Amino acid sequence: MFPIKREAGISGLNECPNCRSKLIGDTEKGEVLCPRCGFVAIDQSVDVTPEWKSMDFEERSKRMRVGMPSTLSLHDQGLSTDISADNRDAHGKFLDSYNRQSAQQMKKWQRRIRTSSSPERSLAVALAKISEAADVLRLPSPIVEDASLIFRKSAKQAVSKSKSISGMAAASLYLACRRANVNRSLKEIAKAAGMQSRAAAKYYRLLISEMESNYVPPPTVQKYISKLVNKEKINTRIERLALELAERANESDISSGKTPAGLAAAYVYIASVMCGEHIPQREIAEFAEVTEVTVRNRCREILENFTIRQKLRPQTA
DNA sequence: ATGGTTTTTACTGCGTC
DNA sequence: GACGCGGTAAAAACCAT
Repeated sequence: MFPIKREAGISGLNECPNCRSKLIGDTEKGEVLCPRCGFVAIDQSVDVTPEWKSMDFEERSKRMRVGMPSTLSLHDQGLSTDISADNRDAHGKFLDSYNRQSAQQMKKWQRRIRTSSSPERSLAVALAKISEAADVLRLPSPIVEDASLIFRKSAKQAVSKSKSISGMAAASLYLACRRANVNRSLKEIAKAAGMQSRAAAKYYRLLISEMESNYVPPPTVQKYISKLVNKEKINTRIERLALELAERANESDISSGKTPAGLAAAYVYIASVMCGEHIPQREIAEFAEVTEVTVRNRCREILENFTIRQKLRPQTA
């Protein structure tokens, strides 16, 4: 038996963060990893390929089964069986009264058993929460899968023991976004999960301190700028300029400890002024989810530390 | 717990349209 | 006068110790 290779899709991560080579999935070990440096993006993923081999179409179609692929976002991975509700036997005939009664009993018990134990129940609730929040934020399903996996792991390691379920769900979703390079602030996710961002931050810290072995770098200021620009459909000229400014300023000492969002807002603001479009601070601050004061302070620091003035002239072209 | 840093809240004054 | 902007003080939040 040789390992079956497939494209990495489940994590939402396609590229190794260390060496940037394409990640591959090893379904035998249930891992998604980097072939060059051995970075493991995901382990314990579910093998979704068939367990059989087929030589031709006929054989394949005989062995083909129906049903949805298994998913980590349902507490039983979508693998449980439902007893149908229409009270018929395997031949399509209606059950007699005795069998009908016993079928009803079985249905009732199956329902109970499926989410019987407490961990099972909270898992179900949490995964529902993740899906719901992801739905609100229009996040793609690979992220939901990854978030579900993260939550499962945290539950396994008892990180989430006696913690708020929605808190851990939000934290898992946020980490999944970070891993997949999807720029969603913790604030947004907390809001979608119906909780305070302050609380969500606490759970996120807990989550990474307890279980994240490989460090996920925070989004760059450039990412924030792009997000800000996309969100408000700001002229791409401004975006390019803001990105250039950010790159030239190179963040040396003004950025440490400051929220990247505020810095990004400041760059976009400066760029907008330089382009002659002049977006009010008020608006930019709102879009970036920071205060005007913060925008002003960042602006002041940027303008103090770097002589951008030389750039003021040519942009009129 | 505490202290230092950063962000927010709230308010004021200035210049311009 | 409304608006955008700059500044400040105090409260709140955050982070490392």
